[in-house]
Amino acid sequence: MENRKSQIIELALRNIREKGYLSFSYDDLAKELGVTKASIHYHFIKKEDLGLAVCTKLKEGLEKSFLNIEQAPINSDDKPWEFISRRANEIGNNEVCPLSSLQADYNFLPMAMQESVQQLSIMEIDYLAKILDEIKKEGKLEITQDTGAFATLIISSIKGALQYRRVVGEDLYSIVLDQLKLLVKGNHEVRHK
Amino acid sequence: MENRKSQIIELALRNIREKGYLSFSYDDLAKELGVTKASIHYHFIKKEDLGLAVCTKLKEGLEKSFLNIEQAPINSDDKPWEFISRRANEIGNNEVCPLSSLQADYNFLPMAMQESVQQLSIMEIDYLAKILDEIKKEGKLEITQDTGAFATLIISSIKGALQYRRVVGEDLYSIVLDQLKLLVKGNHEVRHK
DNA sequence: ATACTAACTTACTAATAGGTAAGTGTCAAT
DNA sequence: ATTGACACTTACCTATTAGTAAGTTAGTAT
Repeated sequence: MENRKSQIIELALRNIREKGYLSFSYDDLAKELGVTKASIHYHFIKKEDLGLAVCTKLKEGLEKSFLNIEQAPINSDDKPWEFISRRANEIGNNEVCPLSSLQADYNFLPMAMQESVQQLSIMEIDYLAKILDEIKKEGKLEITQDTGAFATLIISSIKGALQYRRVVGEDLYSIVLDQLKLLVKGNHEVRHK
Repeated sequence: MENRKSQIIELALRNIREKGYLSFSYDDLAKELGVTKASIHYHFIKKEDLGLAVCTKLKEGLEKSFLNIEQAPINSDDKPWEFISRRANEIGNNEVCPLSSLQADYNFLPMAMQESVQQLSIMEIDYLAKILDEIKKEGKLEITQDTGAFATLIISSIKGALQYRRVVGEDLYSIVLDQLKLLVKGNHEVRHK
């Protein structure tokens, strides 16, 4: 992709993590790049176009993360947490997950973006469920029959934790992550000893 | 409190659940009430004043919920879920938790509101932790030593779930709630049979 | 009747938003 | 040398935002 165009997408993505889709303006981006508002409009005629480009980038990133984890040389037990950590590490302490941010603005997004956000939301849970399925196959996970439901719990809590973290401080995210790990491990150990 | 004033607070609260603090305007409220924008400004000179009034109301509601649950004639095992359900039932399918909504706009809130949101965020977790402590005292909860950490997990996942629900559909919230209940009960049963 | 107050309306401001039209400078291909 | 595409800028438009100042109306107390 052209350099400037992807630069703008990256900038918009950071702004979405920090402020949300509705709360960043073309002028914000223009000032950060040292150009005029109209220059951003040249690359992305409407804000919706830029928003959709960001969604596409998020989708690509999600797919890449999943494929990377699937063939990573680590224990399948660790894969769910590695999947989550890698994605969460891209989010600063003063930011939230970009998908959460888009969900927060959901009622005001143009329809095409709503569809994309919906699709991404489901995809992320499904990918984690697939990763959990592998552990289950190996007999290492019995905490729940329903990996889809368990994946939903994990993703929900991580997203919630990242939003809380920005308000009440860094610790909160790792507390939640540790609790999740403890639940899986604790249960597993109890049943197999 | 005067009728109109509390009516405006209620309306602002609903707007925050639906749209967020930044995305509702005095004109929105005015149109819904059939009055002019300036009339809202008469009751709440600045938007921040209205925002703080909403925060106060949220705080009162949270305290009331906690006190009601503490002295409710139900098993202490059920109290955490009753606490959560009662609060979640006030949130429509097209809305999110008002506190989550304020957290999403956190970086743009006036400082006084940021402080209030931070306080509320901590309070809610602490109240749930207290409810969990009672179960622990009765020996009915051994899933975790740290009720504070477990309360953090529960609140995070519920908040995350409510935000997902609006995007991907009603089921998601009850899936997460069921998973949480299953984790507590499952673990308890395993250890005591 | 007068004065006072609560709850407004009318009419405005300045700032910011997304978006557009027309023009400018730079470069590469012909 | 000319054309044409690319990446812009200048200058504008309309709508919306929070907020303000001044006037109006209805009811209440004296």
